[in-house]
Amino acid sequence: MRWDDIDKQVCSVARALSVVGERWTMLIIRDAFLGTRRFDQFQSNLGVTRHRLSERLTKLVEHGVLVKVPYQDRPVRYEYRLTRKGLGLYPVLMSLARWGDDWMDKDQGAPLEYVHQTCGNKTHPVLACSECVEPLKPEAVTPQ
Amino acid sequence: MRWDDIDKQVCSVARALSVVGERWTMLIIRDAFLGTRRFDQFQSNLGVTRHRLSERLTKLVEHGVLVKVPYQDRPVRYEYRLTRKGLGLYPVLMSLARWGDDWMDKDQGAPLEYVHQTCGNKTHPVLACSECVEPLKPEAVTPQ
DNA sequence: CATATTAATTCCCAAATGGAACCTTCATAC
DNA sequence: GTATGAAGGTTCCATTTGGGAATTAATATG
Repeated sequence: MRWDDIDKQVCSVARALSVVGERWTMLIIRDAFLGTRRFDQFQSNLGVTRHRLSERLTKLVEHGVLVKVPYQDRPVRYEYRLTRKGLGLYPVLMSLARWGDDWMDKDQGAPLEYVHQTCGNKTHPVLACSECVEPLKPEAVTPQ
Repeated sequence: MRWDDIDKQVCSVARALSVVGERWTMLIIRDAFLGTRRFDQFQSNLGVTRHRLSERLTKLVEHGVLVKVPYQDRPVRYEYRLTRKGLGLYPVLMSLARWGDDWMDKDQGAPLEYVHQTCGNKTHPVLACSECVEPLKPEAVTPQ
């Protein structure tokens, strides 16, 4: 099966990956969450080629993860911003970051720390049950 | 910059993606969480080519996400199981699934439902603060 | 001995990627 | 009005990666 056809699978993970599962895409999203908005900023932050970046941004816009918003006229220039759909990727991003911190920490410590403004503490993300607020662990969850 | 060099970035997301950010890899992990263990099972579930599958499994084993465990002698056959490191990807997987359910739901409803054995309810994953147990939202988290 | 099972590997062609140069629209400076 | 520069792309081409089918390897079974 071609990778391009995975969005036809009856699986939310596969369908999610058909949008954000390509090389560079999640790094673009990461940068977007950290405030990057413009083409050249993305390009120099990521080191991805302009061609690839252009392609990925276009796809993310097509899928409604980013929107192009004009920030000046003459010449018209657009910047890319996360939509609600894009903001919805926050848990994915934070979970990835957390896993990277926990398991891929090659001698250089956690690159970023996070402060939760709501409680004022240094925080890390925990996956919790929507109903009982206890942490969700794979053994305790039955998919049906 | 080459994709292969992203693990050199000082970013946990980039380092995580250097292991699980390639095509098919997260789908292999998904299947592993659902109980798939053997080469041919992965192959027929995913529809990935044997070549690609072999390559990805090898990489996951090298990075300690999966282990090869012999399940018979003569001929020795191995199956692939999630390690603790691999199990650590649960939040990433569940967050992806949740996002797919919420935003990529092409007319066919949520493919899987999840029951939390701890509380007995149908559940979905929520990203919570490790300190105050409130949901973590991007606006309320300051990276430093 | 022939066939089946499971896990790979090889080969060949198609598709995706990386790198660098080029293009377009306008503003500003000379 | 020509030159320079900034922002956001596109084009071109060589290299890398991926897909598909056939093949190999180790052994059990008939």
